[in-house]
Amino acid sequence: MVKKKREEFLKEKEIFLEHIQKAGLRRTSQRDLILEIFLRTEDHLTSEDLYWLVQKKDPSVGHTTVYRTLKLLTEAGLAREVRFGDGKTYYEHHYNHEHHDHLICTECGKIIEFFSAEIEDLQDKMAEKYGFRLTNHSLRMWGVCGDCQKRTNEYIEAPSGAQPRVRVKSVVN
Amino acid sequence: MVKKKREEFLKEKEIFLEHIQKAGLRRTSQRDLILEIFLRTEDHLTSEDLYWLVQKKDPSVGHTTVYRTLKLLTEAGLAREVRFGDGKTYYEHHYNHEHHDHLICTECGKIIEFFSAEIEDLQDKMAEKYGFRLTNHSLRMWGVCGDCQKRTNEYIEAPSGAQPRVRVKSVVN
DNA sequence: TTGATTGCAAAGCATTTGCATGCTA
DNA sequence: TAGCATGCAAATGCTTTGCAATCAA
Repeated sequence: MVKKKREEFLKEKEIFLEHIQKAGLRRTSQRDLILEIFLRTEDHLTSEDLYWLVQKKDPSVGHTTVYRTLKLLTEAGLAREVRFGDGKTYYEHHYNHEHHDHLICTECGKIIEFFSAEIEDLQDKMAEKYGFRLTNHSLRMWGVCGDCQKRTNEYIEAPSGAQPRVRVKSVVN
Repeated sequence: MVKKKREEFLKEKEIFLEHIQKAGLRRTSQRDLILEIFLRTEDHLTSEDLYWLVQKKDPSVGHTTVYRTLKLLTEAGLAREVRFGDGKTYYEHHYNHEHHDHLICTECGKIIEFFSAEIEDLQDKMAEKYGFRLTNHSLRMWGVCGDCQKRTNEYIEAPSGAQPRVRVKSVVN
């Protein structure tokens, strides 16, 4: 992951403060901290994940606040909710991030983000065909990644101690 | 919805019985009833929906059995799980039904099934590009359907008493 | 000062599980 | 008869809500 540029970081903070102000909400140390940590962490995070990261800096912050702040970040356009099939809601960075879809390895939980302008085009055409004005869409593909295919073929076990980030139970979750 | 042909109906029952037999399970009156009602009901059903339909015929059948039987139907390839963003799991007929994707109206809950060979193609290419062997994929698009757009433009309320089948809260659910 | 925010505990909600009883094969 | 199936209640897991205390503006 590329280190986030300082300007982008500041820009995102600004967006958050603006959103808070516009909505008549209040800036608090908890929100600052949660935003800060979210911005510094690339990768897909659950509320739980973020909660533990926040705990390290300030053990007084509660679960609820993290949940609520993630909703706020989503409303502000800084975060986006995604689900990969393990029943949890993940949050990814949204600001200045191209729209993309996800490939999920059901063996090791690896997530690959991809983008296809052709697919997007066809989706828009499809929506048009049925008279829909689209607001959102989600394309997820589950399968076995190259590494895991290799492992299976060679009758070798998963890397010792490997804990899949995402344990896919149901592919529709 | 076209009325299901008798042969198809019988074929699906046969598949279920076969699945049960192969898995060393047992045929019961509850499973028969649930299968029967599921097969006779087109549309997307939640476990809860199916439960109430079953109740009308046999009030002694419990929630749990419906849940478990739907899982069974899914394993047998007769049903497929889908989620539309209201936090519930819906089941649709899967046997002899072309793979398809979903357009969901976030205003009235209308679900449109569509299929695009081009999109499927591009998906496969994308998976190949990243070395994935695909097992499953899910494309959902949310938006406002033609009827609801019209209603909004005309400042007219939703049809009185209209209860959306699907009340979309979060688009990722 | 006022009303938004916080953290806790409790509630919600869909789904799953433990277990004693009932029933197929 | 063996052991799968059932239905109830309880548990689960994630998320949301009620509420009294706290704190930003």
